[in-house]
Amino acid sequence: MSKRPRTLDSFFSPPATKRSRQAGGDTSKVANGETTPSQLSNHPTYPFAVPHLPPEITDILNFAPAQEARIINDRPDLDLLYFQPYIPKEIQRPLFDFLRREFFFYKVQYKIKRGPVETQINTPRYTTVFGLDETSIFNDAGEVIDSATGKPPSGKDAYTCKPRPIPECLDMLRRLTENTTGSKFNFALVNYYASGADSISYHSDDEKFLGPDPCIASFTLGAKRDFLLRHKKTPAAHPSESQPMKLPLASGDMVLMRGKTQSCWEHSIPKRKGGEAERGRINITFRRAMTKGGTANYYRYNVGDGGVFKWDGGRGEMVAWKGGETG
DNA sequence: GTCTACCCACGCAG
DNA sequence: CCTGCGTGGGTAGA
Repeated sequence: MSKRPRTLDSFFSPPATKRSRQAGGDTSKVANGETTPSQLSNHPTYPFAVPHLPPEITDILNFAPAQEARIINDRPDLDLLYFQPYIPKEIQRPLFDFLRREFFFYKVQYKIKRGPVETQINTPRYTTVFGLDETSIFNDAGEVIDSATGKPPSGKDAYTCKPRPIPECLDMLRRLTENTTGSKFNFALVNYYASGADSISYHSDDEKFLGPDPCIASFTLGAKRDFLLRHKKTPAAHPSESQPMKLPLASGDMVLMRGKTQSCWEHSIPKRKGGEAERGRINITFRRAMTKGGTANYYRYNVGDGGVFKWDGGRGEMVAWKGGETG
């Protein structure tokens, strides 16, 4: 697709050396069907073009899952598949480094009212999101069109956000996960927990736009972090079965949450002091949104307006990206 | 082995 | 739904 609008690509490509021959576009191929060593996923909504995974990674990733899943359903209303790991050992580190280096992340902020006072919440993690709900698809030109009519949604059906296609480097993992699980996914949420001070408190992914009993695949790369699950209502009759569950999610692991897990349980990644957590953990979740409201929600709460950050390999930390705003 | 100081996980209030 | 603080359990070192 060198003919496709290149949009911001030229802005962020190095000046005419390494990447000068690369084609943009998320389905691009060179003549005779071969791929270049580093193609790019590009879209007007991306601040940066996102490279495809290098063959050193994709060649190994195709052998995933590395382990068979363990079923965890011995607690009421809980149904998990636990792959330890899903992603083969030899590419865990390269994949972690790739994703942390190539993605732009957001620090979501929002306001809540506690009684009379309004307080600003700065979410203790970095996040980004790609995808589009079931009602729509991207056409070859990268435009959003209605799944049924093929026309751009207009009027009350128009999107108020700017949906971004899942870049190929994540889409490959999404397709693998679909094959492994038999479930369909149209959204990829990526979280980066830069240190043990980053966290997410107890919540459920039980929004209506995910439909009943949603199936959500959650990947870990990088530092091992505890993943806590607790039943929403603790039945006094069976306290032992309702004890919180702790999974020590390590690099490469994947947990599939399904059945009544979201409707009846909450999960969290608590803060952790010292040790491994300081090296940073990337979490990728795949899920399936059914309505336009789902797309609006995910872009509101995962792209937000709290500033744009990118990994600085020299400094070894996330730094604010000049400009601070994206489209 | 015992005591103590410190650290950290956990729960709860705001 | 985050942060701060109190508390109790675990443990390294004297």
